[in-house]
Amino acid sequence: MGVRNVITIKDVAKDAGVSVGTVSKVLNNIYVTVANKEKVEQSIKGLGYQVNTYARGLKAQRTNTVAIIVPDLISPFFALLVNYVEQALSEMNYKLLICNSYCKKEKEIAYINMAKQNKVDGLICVTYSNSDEYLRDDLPIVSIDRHFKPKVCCVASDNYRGGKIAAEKLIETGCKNIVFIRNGSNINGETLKRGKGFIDACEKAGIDYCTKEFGEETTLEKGGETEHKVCCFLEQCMKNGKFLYDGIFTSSDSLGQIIIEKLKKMGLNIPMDVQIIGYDGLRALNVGAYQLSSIKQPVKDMAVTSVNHLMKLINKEPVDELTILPVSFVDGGTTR
Amino acid sequence: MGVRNVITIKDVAKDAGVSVGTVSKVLNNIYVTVANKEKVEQSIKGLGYQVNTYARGLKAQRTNTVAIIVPDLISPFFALLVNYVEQALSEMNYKLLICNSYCKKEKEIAYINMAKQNKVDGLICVTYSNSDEYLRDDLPIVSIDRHFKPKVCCVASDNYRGGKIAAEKLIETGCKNIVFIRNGSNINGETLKRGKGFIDACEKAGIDYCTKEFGEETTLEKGGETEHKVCCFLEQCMKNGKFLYDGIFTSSDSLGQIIIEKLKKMGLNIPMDVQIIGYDGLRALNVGAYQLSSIKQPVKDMAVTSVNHLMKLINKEPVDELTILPVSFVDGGTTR
DNA sequence: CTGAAAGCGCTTACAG
DNA sequence: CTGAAAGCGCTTACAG
Repeated sequence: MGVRNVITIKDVAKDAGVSVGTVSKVLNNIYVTVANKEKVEQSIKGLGYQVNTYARGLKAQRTNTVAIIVPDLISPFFALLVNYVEQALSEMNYKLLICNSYCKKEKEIAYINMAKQNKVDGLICVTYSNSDEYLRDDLPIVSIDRHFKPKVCCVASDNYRGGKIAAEKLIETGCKNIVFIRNGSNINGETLKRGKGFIDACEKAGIDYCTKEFGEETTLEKGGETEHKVCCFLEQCMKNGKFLYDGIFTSSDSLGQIIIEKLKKMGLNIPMDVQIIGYDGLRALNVGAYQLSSIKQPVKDMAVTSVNHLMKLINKEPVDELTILPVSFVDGGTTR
Repeated sequence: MGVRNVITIKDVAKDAGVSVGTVSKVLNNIYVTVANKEKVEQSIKGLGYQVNTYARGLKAQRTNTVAIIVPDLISPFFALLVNYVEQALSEMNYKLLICNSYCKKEKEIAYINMAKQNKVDGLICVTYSNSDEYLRDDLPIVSIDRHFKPKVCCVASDNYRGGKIAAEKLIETGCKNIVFIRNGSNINGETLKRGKGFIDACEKAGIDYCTKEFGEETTLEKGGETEHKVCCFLEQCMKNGKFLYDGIFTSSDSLGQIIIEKLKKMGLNIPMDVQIIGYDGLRALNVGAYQLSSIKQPVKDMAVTSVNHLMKLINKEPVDELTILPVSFVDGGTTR
């Protein structure tokens, strides 16, 4: 496809008066004489040479590229996660390929295969399908929120504690009958612990509670199926002009937002009639106040930790199998 | 770095009993006999072969990878844009490298250089620095919202119309003294037309108006410098308990959000005392109602158009130099 | 139509 | 320490 006339390692070798092997060595920080090193570096600068990552990757089996699989970038939490992952990788001279799976198993597998074919050095993933069998032991991979088969490194927020804090907060502010509403995958992941923490706290306090589960659809969309189901459920919870619950904990801020808008439309006052706590801790447009009261995930810390772990795996160093990062309650005006 | 034992084109050639050239041909949809094609396809399936993009790229000067440069993924607008760009590219079997520039010129240039070195087939960029000189005529590139030097393909929303609609809406709902508040780059871009449209509409209506400009900081951050400056400005606009303006148009929803929160803290009622219209048309957490009244950009259409244009450029087909996509007003409760 | 061979830009043993 | 050479997995003229 046309000569693009790129400066190659040959050009700098000729310019510096050394062999390509020597140039390669200074490129890779392998010892050469100071004189040669200087000559080469000068030529590199003079010619504006940049190594061709793909040629290097072809031979060296490494591309300095990492892929991240997330459901989408519509959910602000994933967008923030990817943002900070890119930032951390960029500092280590790694590039980031973004793969939106839309929670489709085929897409997740396709991206995992890409990684297996040495197209990327490693993989960070937030997946919700059962694609364990497609992994391979020698593939550097860090999973967020989800347990793959044993030995796959996993990073998550303290979901159990988050659920517990949410329930405790609702109880402590006077709720008598609370509900945990969730949607998303049922795959063996850390996020399921949000419900466990919630239930344990309710049991301990001896309060009335229940849980309600919605579909696998993880990309909540305006006007989507899950929104519709959730709204129907909320309407059913209205008996004789009274809402069944005085406190709601949701599996994400997005789901919480949908619920808040529906309850308001139904004429309920938040937080006086019903209190709501979400999960994620997102700010309005990411710059304003907290959109709703929530359990805040340490998203930047999760991103940095994932990248650090992945780098260790790529370098064949040992890493902790599971890293749990602390969460905190944030007040967004939907609790009393 | 260790044998990863990947299936190569040689393996399928041997398995199918043909030469690697023949395999390559079926891979690239070049005609071979039906019998051979079938044999090869069977071997590919049987062995689970996938082409190595980098080896292919090395020879063919094409990597099926595109890079996108955006300031960050914290701004929901950019996150959505990247989301839809990835979606469109994925359908054409292209991969997407995400490059956050944080509006730093060095980073923008580094990413442009990467593209020039054939690491990617093309570039989609949302940049705000003056990096024209680093482009090259044979580099497929689509710019969003910004004019590079002549002949660089640009896609944008109808910024002029957006500004005009905003002013007209404010005037029509009774405002007597309105202001356009913006932040971000002053580089020759389409977004500057938001102010022009606003001003023209004000002039035409003969209404009092003014404009206020803040720093180059494009990544608005909670607690950041721009937020501070904006808040100081708003306080100064409060004279004897009365706010100077009854209508505000902002250069983005994010900036609008910051202003709304500050005005509320100052005890003003929105939209009764002051009406606000932003730009972007973002929904609460992307799933809820519009966060504020706004000029909605056709973000998905912008993404798809950019990808289509880029594909044409990669294939050396002609494209329109400038594509303007329509905007619309959306009511988010901050207007009357 | 098909195969053999050269070559894309690197890295890496291997001699020297 | 350095250079010559092989080879990473492909594609692409070139003969046949």
